[in-house]
Amino acid sequence: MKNYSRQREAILDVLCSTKSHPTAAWIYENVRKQSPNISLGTVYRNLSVLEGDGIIRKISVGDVSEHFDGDTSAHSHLYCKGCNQITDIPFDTADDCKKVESLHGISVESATYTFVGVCKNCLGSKKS
Amino acid sequence: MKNYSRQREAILDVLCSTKSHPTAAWIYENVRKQSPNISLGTVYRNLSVLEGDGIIRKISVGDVSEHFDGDTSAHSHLYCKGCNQITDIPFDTADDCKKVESLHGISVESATYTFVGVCKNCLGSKKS
DNA sequence: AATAAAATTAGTAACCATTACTACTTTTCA
DNA sequence: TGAAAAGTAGTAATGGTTACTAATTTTATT
Repeated sequence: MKNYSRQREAILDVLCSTKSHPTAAWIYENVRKQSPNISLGTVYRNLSVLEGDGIIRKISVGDVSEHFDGDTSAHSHLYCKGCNQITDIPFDTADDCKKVESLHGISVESATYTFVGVCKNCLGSKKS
Repeated sequence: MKNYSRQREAILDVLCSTKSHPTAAWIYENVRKQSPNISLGTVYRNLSVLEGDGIIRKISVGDVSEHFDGDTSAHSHLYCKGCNQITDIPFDTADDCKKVESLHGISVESATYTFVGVCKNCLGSKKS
């Protein structure tokens, strides 16, 4: 484990303590509770560093902003059109990566699977 | 087939005539060759309309900008870290969608699979 | 065809997520 | 101990995208 700065640890803590796949702004607001003087730029920079180190993942769902995930284990995501929330789907991508690699003569490092639909919660509380 | 405006048709033509998964800016530049007075806002608005109609797809790869794809058939993408280009991978997602749906009690409308790695071209011309 | 309503557009301004920059502080390590 | 390296707060700048407006084009109705 690398030696991270206090701010970087705080950011990582906040991100890893939620399953909500938050944006940088949300992380910033929550890190401020313990580090009131942290700046938004620091959050962005460290998220970028942590992503580069493979400690966290960035998730792009076509939203207005990027989302982050402190869980780097192989899993997929559901982007719910009802509540606009991202939830985990325990769907592994490793086998597909290998398959695609050998089939197409490319080098695959990772894969991002995003299912778009309606989550359990929103299906249950449907209006129509 | 809906009755689309001249501009919308031009945008769709440009997008469907390439396999490069371009950005709105690229589409704008190329549509201008046949419609010099079209505005960037019109491109964005129509891409959004076309996406809503399910005629085109929006692709988010974590890039600085969104990409678009005129091919809505079930396939996946490779985002190459060498050339930063998006290429098609004929990897279908339909079965997985059904599997995930029944397994987790959710409603899945579509899926986006993005493999990240190095494309054939870049592998061939490797320096190191 | 005539005309009113609806849709679309060009052009521009505003928005806002993200990045860049700078002076300063903290950490590292010889 | 002290100099180099890394990190930070604060702020300015960037740039992709959206919103707005007056004008134009299309559609529908008579």
